[in-house]
Amino acid sequence: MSKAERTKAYIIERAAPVFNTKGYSGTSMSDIVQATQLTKGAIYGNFTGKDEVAIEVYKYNFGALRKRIANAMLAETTAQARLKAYTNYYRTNWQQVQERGGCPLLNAAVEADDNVAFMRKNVQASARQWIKDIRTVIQAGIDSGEFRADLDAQQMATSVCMMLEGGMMFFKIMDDRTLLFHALDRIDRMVTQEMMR
Amino acid sequence: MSKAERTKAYIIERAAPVFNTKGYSGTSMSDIVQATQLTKGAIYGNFTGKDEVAIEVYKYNFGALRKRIANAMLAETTAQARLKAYTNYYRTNWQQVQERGGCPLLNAAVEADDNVAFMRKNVQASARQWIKDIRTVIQAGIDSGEFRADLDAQQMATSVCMMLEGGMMFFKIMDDRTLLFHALDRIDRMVTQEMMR
DNA sequence: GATAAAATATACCATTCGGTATATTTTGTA
DNA sequence: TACAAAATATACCGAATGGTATATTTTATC
Repeated sequence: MSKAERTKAYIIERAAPVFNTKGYSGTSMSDIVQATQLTKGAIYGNFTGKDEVAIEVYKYNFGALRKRIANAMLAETTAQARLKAYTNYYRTNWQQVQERGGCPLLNAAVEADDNVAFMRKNVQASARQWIKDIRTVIQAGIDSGEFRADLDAQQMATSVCMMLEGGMMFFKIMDDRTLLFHALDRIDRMVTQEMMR
Repeated sequence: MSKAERTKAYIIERAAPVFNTKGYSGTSMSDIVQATQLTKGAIYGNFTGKDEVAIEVYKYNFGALRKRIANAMLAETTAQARLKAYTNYYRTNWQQVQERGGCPLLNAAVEADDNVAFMRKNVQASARQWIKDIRTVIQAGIDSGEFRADLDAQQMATSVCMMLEGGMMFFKIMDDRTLLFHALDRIDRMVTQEMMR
């Protein structure tokens, strides 16, 4: 890894929590300079501008969370256990997620409207990915006979993701983890009462 | 109503969609000047600053939506019909809500973190109000014997609001109304399958 | 219709914004 | 260790930011 590549990765790492807490419009290049302890020269030498930093940071934030959750799920074998691992991830790591500014998908989805349009494609892709990851687990459960055969995996996965993001929203604004836990409990219930055969 | 009061109301009206689409950080005083066709003098003569405009605008946006939905619900008599009127409001008015920048609560909740802290109390209060409005309908249904007696009205209301906001989020980013409708269908299902006795 | 007060417009402030040109330092290679 | 190339620091740009002091206009009362 060249010096530039290392610096680029370093900038992304340091800027990640800043963008996820302050948002794109709320984050300035000075904020990034301060967070990285580097100068504008270093940043503009490795990125075309603020937009590119924001996109790379978003990919990093989303990708990192997705990876951690995927690992937690893949540690289990059954579909039910994997979905339980999904909710348990948040039960265990809610504080860490909160400290880093909350769910990157939620934050970006709200800001990436007409205003910050250059991020839309990326956020849309990750939203699709987010649902797909859950759908894949549910579909495996259907195929293995663990879940009901007449289940619509896409619809169930969508419901799970919506419930989670809704819970994240209320958790964020009320600063009350029991609200997030409430959403997680409902997701668990969906699994046991609607998916299990 | 004095001239100043009328101007103040006019500024709030005109600035409302701007703040709800571009966010607090993304909206500048020049944007407000442009939207109102007034000058800075008129705005700073009626508001202490950008912060106060943002707060008043948020109250207006949230209050207006809440009122429209309350009216739709109060047109019905039974608790079930009222909750159905709730989801139907979005089925009918999704385009209008979208055009005005989406759900004010969702938008504000995501931005009102440490960064835009002066809005937190207001957004928290409206989040509580949002849940309470639904809870009141559910509780009335319990009291009248329409809904199951062992129902936890607060928990059910919370679930409903989370599902809705999660649906609004995916609707916003994917620009696909079927995603919102999916969330609304799930809420209807919660009513018929979990609340009705 | 004159006049004081209220409301709005104008012109300006210092600061910060994202971005760039260039100078300096660091790096890898011979 | 000499040296070219790559990477970073410095100093600056014009424009936009939120905000203010003051001039002008509009309003309401007599």
